[in-house]
Amino acid sequence: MKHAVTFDLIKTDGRSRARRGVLHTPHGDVQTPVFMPVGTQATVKAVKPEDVASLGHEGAHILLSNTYHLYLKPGHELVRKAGGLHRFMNWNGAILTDSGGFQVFSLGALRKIEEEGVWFRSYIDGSSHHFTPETSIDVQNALGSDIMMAFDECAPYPADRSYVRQSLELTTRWLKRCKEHHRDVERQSLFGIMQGGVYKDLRAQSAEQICELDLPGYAIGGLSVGEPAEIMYDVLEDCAPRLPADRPRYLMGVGSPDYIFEGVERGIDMFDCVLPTRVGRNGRAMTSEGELNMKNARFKEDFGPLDPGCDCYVCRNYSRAYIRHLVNTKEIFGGMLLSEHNLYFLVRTMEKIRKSIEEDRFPEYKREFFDQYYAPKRDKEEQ
RNA sequence: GUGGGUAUCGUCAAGUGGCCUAAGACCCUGGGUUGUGGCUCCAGUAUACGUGAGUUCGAAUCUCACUACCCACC
Repeated sequence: MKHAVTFDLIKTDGRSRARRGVLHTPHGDVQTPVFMPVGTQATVKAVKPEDVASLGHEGAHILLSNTYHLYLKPGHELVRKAGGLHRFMNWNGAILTDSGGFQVFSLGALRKIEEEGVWFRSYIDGSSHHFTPETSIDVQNALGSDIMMAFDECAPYPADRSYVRQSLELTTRWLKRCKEHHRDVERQSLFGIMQGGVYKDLRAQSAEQICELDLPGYAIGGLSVGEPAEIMYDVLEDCAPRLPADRPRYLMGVGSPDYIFEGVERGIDMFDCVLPTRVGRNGRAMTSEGELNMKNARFKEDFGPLDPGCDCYVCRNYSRAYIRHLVNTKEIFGGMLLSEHNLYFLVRTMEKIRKSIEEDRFPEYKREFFDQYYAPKRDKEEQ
């Protein structure tokens, strides 16, 4: 029995836990460490699939979509009829679907969590829905993603120990049910999710429980939910190595460039985040010299590219002044250009990270990146 | 020229004698956003009551004159 998704670890950095690997999926190989653009509603907001596919120098080969949102709209059976999510949204690369667990957390006011599953009300029309681990797998089977995430409970921060403990144990029981319910492992692979909040011993407990299930990949959930960065790094440092070295490790919902570098350094292979597209739609550009708020008056007559160090489509064809104009007039095209550029920036940065690991200079590249990306902001704050 | 109307931050616009050292929105300025309930959210700047004189304990609010603009008529 062959798993749909397998992982080859090519190399581990000598001076950190950074790893270089390849994820093999039914829809192509993915080089890791990788950043996965997020396409919640079967679309990476404001960016065409073909543009996503051509991000960076090597292209993006995997993106995220969402079980909860597609279940509500347009409905997973419709996506099945369309021939699956890949065909429905015209994306030929790999797709990872989040299970809906996070939505249970982020739409907290509308839910009720029980052993069997979760009751929640649709944010669209207020209707009541019952979601269980089995439901999540059924929906993800219908969507046909390459990687399915387990239905988990993401505890908030802060949360007391006993709550987090119960939450992680529930997540483990749900994971077993997900695995039990998922049949066609040659078509789709199920990843388990570690929980445990910021409590290292609970993380260890969670890791031990989920690793017993021998899954093709594992995620770290419940981080980057509001805790201070130092705490997250500290917890990550401790818990990432508890996941098997020969399986991909996915840090869910991360993130910003600093979080990504710190994650790679601690042995993470996969990241996803809405940040580049969301901040892009709201007028921000991620550049080699830090983040820029394109609404700022100083760009009014700046006819240079968004990022002088970038060779993306946007930087080759449009000026800061023009993009500022689009943002200020709330033109959709502004969000499109910034989303594409920001994704390109992150995807390209991951390519450079991979190369630096191959060439044994990841720590140096990390320092170099931070000096360029965060120095301008630091200087500004010190003034 | 005659009659009528309107004049409040950059813009639009509340307010019809004391709670107005003047609402709100937009604009402008800055910030936020991390498994997307976001073409979004938060914050900040502006000594703006057309001018002058009156009435009154007290006027953006009432009176008069002037000025500007708008609409009719000649």
